[in-house]
Amino acid sequence: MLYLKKYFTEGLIQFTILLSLIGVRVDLDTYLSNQLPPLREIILGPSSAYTQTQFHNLRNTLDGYGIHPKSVDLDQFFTTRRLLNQVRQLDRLSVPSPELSTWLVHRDPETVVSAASQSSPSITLDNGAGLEDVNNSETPTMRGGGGAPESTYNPSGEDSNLGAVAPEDSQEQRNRDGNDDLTKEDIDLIDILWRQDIDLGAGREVFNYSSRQKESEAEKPSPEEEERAEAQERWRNGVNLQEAQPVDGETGESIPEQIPGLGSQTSPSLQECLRLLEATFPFGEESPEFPAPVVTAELAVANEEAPSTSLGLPLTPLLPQLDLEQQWQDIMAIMELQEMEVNNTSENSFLSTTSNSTNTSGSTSESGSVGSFGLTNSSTLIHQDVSLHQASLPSCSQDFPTLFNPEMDATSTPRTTLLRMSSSNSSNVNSTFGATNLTGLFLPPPLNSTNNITCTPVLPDPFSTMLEESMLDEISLLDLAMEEGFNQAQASQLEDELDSDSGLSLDSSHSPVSPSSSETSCSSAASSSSTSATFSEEGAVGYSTDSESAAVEPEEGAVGGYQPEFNKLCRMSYQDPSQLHGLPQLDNINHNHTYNLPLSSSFDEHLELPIPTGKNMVREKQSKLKPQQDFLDKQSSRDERRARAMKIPFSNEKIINLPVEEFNELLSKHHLSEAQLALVRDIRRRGKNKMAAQNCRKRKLDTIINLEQGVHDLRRDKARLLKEKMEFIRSIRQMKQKVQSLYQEVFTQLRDEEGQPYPPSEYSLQYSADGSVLIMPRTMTDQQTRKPEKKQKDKKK
DNA sequence: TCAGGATGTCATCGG
DNA sequence: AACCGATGACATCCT
Repeated sequence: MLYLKKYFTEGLIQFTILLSLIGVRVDLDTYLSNQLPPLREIILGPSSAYTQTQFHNLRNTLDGYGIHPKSVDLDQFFTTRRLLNQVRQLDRLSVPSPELSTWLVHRDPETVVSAASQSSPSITLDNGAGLEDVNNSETPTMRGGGGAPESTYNPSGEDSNLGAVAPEDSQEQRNRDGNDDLTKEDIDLIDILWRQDIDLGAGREVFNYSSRQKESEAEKPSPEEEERAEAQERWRNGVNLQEAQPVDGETGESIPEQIPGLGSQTSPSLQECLRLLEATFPFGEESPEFPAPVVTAELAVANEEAPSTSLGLPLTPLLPQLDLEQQWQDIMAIMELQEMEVNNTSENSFLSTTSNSTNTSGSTSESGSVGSFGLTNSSTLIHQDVSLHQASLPSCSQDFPTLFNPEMDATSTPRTTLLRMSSSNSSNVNSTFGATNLTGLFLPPPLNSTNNITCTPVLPDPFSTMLEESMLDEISLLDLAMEEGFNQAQASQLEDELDSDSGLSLDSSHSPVSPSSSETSCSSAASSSSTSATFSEEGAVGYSTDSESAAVEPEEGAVGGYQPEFNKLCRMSYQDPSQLHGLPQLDNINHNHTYNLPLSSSFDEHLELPIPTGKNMVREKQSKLKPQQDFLDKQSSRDERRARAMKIPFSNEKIINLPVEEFNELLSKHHLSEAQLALVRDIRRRGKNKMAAQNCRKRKLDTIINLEQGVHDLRRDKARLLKEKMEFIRSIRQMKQKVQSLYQEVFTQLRDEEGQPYPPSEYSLQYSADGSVLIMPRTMTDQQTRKPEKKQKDKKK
C-alpha cells in the first residue's frame, strides 16, 4: 500500500511538473490538502517552517486576510506559482544542487535504467564511498547499458571499447525511450533492484534529473549541438549511473568489485587525483564517446578535453566531500611518491610531466600533468608525455651536467663536496658572478678547479634528490625558488595562468555553498517563496517582510547563504529520504516527526481532549484515543493539539506568523481565558523559536560545509603550488645549464696576449651591469663581491 | 538495547 | 520594555 501511494504520489508530481513545464495550470489541491499531507510537503517543501515565507508580502499582495491561509485557492495559486518558478529556475546555470534536488520528483524507477539523471553535485558531501563516487562520476562508462563491465584497465583499448560500447549506448537509448512504457510491475521490479543497490550504499539521489539536462532537452539545439548534447547527456547519465552504483545493465544488480569513476562535477584536483588513481590502479571502464577516463592513456591535452567539453557547462563545485580531504591527502602522497620514483628513474619523464603544465593552461595543465604522475604504471603515458615535452622543450637534462648552487644542492653530498673544493681553492663560487644580477640564479660551474671543468657529468643528478626534499619541505623550497631570482611578477603571472583553471575547478568564491552562488540561485528561491508563501497548516509559516528578507542577504553572505540552502536541504529531507544516502549528514534526516505536518482537521472540531501539560505529551500520545482522534493527533503537532484542546479559535500559523500588532489585535478580538492566552503565547514563542532553531542549524551546517570547502580549496591550491614550484625548479635548472654551457664555451675560447687559455682557477668571467662580459682574476672578483655582500647584509640589517 | 542524528523546546543573550 | 532572532543545552523521537 505504501508503494502504491508512493508511486501514485511521485507520478502525480511528475505529471504536475510536466504540466507546469508546458504552461498548464496545475490543480494539486485536491491531493495536497486532505489525505496526503506528505505529498504536499514533497512539493511545497517539508514544512513552511523551513521557508522564510514573506507573510507580510503575502498579505500585502493578496490581502491574506481575505483568503484563508488554508484556502484551496491560495494553495492552488501558490502551488502552481511555486512549481512554475522552480521550472523557470531550471534554466539557470548556477542553480545550486540542493535546489535541484527539488526535482527529485523526477526520480523514476525508469531513470535508473536510463540513468538519465544528473547527480546533484552538492549532495556529494562525501560519504564513506566518497572516493568511489567521485571516481564514478568521472568515468563515463555505460555500465547501465547491459554490457559486462571490464574489470581491468586497458589504456590502449579505446578502439575496442568504442566498438563495444556503441550497442550499449543504443541499448541505453532504448531504455530511455522505453521509460514511458514501463508498467507498474516494471516499476516495482526496478524499485526492488534499486533498493538492492541502495542497500549496498548507493543513494537514489544520484538519479536526479538536473536542470541542465532539462535545459538541454528544452533548448532544442541545432542538430550538431543536439547530437553533442545528447552525447553529453549520455555521458552524464553514465556518470550518474556509476555514481549511484555500479549496476549491471541487465540485472540491475550492483557490481561492488568495480571501482567507479570520478565525477565530472568534482573538483579538478580530485579529478586529477582520481585520474592518477586510474593510472596507478587500473580499473575497467568503457567510454564510448567521452574518453575522459580512457584519456588516462592518451595525451594529457586530450585528458582535459573530456571533462571540459563534454560537460558543456562549467559545473559548479560540489558541496564539500568530507572524506575527500583524507583521500586527497592519500592521493597527494601517492603522487609524491610516484613522482619521486619517476624522477629517480627517468629524468625525461619528469620533465615531460611538468612540461605539460607549461604547454597547457588552467585545469587542463593541472590535470594533465598530474594525470601523468602515474607514469610508473603507464608506459604509454610516459612516451606520449615525453614526446610532448620534446616538442616543446629543449632537451637538456640527461646530456648535460646539472649544476646547482650550494643551497640547492645541500642534500647532494657529491655536490656539496665539490663546492667545498671549489671554495677551498681560494675562489668563491658565488663570487664569480657576485657582481652580476644573475648571482644566485645562474651559478657557474666550479671552474676554479682545473680538473673540474668537465667533471660534472659524473656526478649523480642531484635534482631528483632535491625534488625529494622539495616534496618534503614545500614551503622552504618555494621560498628558495623565490630567492633564486623568481620574481614576483613571474610568479603572479604563472599564478594567474594556473588560476585560470578555476573556471572548472573548485573556487571558494564560487562554490555551491559560497554566498555568491547560493545567492544567485537561492535568491530566486527565496523570492519565489516570498511571493508564494506556502502556508503550512501546522502554522510554522515563516513570515518576513521584503525588507527583512533583504536584510537577510548580507547575512547570507557572511555565513554562506544559509537561508536558501536551508530551505533546499530541509525540503530535501522530506522529499525522499533515499536521495540523502549520498549525504552523510542527512542520511538520517528522514524522521517522521509530525510537528510540521498539516492539520487535517479544523479547529471547529473542538476535540475534547485533556489539556496536555507539556511534559506528559508522551503519555498523552500513548493514551487511548479513538482511531480518528489518534490519526488527527498524529497529523498535528503538540501545540496544535493543545490549541485544539483549548479551543483556540484561530490557527497556529496565525498565532505564530502574524506580526505582533495584528497578533494582539487577534487576541483582543477573541475573548480568551488566561489559560488560552498563555497557550497562544507559548505557541507563538515555540513556533518562532522552532524556525529560529532550524535556521540556526542550517547556518551551522552551511558554515561547516563552507569550511570544508575552504579546506578542500586550500588543499587544491597547495597541490597546484607544489606543481608550480617543481616547474620553476626545472626551468631554473635549465637556465643554469644554459648559462653554464655558455660560460664554458666563452671561457675556453678566451686567450691571453700570448695566445694561452686562461686558467679557470685564476680567472673568471664577470658580468657587468651594462651587459658586457669581462674576464677578471678571481682574487679581484672575490674582493669585489665580498664588499657588495657586506653592503647587502648591512642593508638587510 | 544502544548509538547517532534530527528535531523540538527552553533559557538566555543581544539587537 | 517588548519583541524577536540566534544559539547553547537538553529532551525526545526515529532509524
